[in-house]
Amino acid sequence: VLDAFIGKLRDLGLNRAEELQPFLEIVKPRGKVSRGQDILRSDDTPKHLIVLLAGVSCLYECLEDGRRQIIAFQYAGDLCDLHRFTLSESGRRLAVGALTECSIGVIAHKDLERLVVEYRSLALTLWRAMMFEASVFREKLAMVRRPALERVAHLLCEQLARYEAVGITSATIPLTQVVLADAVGLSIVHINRTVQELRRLGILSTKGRAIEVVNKAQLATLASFDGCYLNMPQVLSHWHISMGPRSDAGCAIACDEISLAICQTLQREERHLNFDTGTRPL
Amino acid sequence: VLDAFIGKLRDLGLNRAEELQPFLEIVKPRGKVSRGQDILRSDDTPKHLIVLLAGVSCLYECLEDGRRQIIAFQYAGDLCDLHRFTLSESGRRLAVGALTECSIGVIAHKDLERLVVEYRSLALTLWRAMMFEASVFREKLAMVRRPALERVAHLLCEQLARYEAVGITSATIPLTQVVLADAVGLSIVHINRTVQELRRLGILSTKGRAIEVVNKAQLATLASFDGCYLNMPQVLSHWHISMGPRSDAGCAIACDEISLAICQTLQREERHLNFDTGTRPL
DNA sequence: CGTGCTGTTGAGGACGATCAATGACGGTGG
DNA sequence: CCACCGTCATTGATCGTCCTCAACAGCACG
Repeated sequence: VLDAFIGKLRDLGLNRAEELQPFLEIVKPRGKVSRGQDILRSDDTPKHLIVLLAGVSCLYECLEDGRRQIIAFQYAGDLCDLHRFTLSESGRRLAVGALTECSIGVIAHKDLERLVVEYRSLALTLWRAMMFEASVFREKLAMVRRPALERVAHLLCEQLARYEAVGITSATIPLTQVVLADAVGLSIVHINRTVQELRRLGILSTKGRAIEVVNKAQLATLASFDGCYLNMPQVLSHWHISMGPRSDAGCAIACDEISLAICQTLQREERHLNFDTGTRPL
Repeated sequence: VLDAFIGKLRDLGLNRAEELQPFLEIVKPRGKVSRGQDILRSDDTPKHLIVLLAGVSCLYECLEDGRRQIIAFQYAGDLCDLHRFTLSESGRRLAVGALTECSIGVIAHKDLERLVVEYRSLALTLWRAMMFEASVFREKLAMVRRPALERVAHLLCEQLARYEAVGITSATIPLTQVVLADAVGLSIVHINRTVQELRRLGILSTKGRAIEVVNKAQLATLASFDGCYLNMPQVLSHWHISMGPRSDAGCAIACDEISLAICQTLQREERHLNFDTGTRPL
């Protein structure tokens, strides 16, 4: 259940069992949210941090004309509303929506504050999580000038890369064209034509209405997808992208003592929750 | 000299003199960078964190076609390349350029790492700084759908608000139209026509080539500028925008003992540096 | 078997890009 | 002091991308 979350935290440098465990213990399961529903409304008061345990969700902003602009995608293990912690007014108009069926957990702000004070490296870990998010934002901002075809291609590359990061190797992207439109900021009609263009180029499957990548290499080339900004060494190797050694910055001592303590936590939680993966396409 | 930096840190919740002082002490002056020069190239190895002591700079990404996409603006007191700290590959293609004459200081990563471990609230402060940055990114992302006029108007609003935050009340924005184009992602020609439209609307001054806002209220209305994302209570009151009380999240104890220690630090540094403000337009 | 969402297609038009040329200004060097 | 140069601002004309407004087909769901 918490596998993806643990994996995420380890990637962020939270390696030590004695820090990981208390953090996992304050995660409370909160059930499921079905596709299309909001996981988080823009108006409710921030008392908890939301952890996405399974599924795909998106952070979006409501626009005046009723449409929405998707700011970022979130995958199993991601923290949905880290931006609302300790910074009062940021994200006032933001909401989080479920793009597939999602399993969520919550962490009370109070609990988190306590742990942040107690364990130094936790603040560093969450800081990194924030930096990662910002990294994705920057990349999206740099895409603004590019034409529709490259924008869409780039988005699909990011999807694939991040699926891989959470262990999903399927080449089928569980997003509708409407969602793509909201994400890249183009009209649905134009997205449709762009998707058809990608199919015509032999990059997407022509069978069925689902978006299935059949030529990943060509997709990456078209998008000139760099992917370094994702900071995921284990995944990026698949993309034939070189990465330097990670600078673990004096905090993340690489000790592999995840050990029994975590396994026990896992098993203990598992009996409580009984979540399925909830990542079924559409 | 360090006033803006201190102000920034205080806004971020680093209030206590005993934490502020050691942080200020590891800042080393590094001289000036003249307008148009790069403060930071995308290719140099991150060994230091750069602090903008005076002036305006921008974080930008080099595009393939030679142009640049400005991701964010930086003002006196901002940390220029926080994104390169502890996260290895993020911002590989990013650079920081001086938009006015800039005075910069540096903080060795080593020194910072040491302090982050020693003082708990420092990590929290820098984390907040990152969240603030991300907040600005999100806002820019949400602007993508809007037409040119609103995009430009919104950018100008942000400029004014952030100038105020560092104590500059001038309504003249020290940016060229070329910079505006790089920032909002439109062609220079179209920026020019948009600026003329803003002048025609009585929002910008028609005298001279400088961009001078004469009707701030109308500008804010046109841009539907919310500004909450900036998290700057003291400034936003001018913009007639309500803000709730800041949640100081268990760390930032509001003690006003900035006191002698800081003043002494200031004076000590001042004798070393002798920087001027360097915020002359163009 | 409707109802609703998604995907698909066409026509027309708006917004913004590109190309090209000019004027204004500041700085530099003769 | 003036000629020269580079940057910035400005303008016109043309063109392309993408939007909007339709209308309709397929599929899922009740």
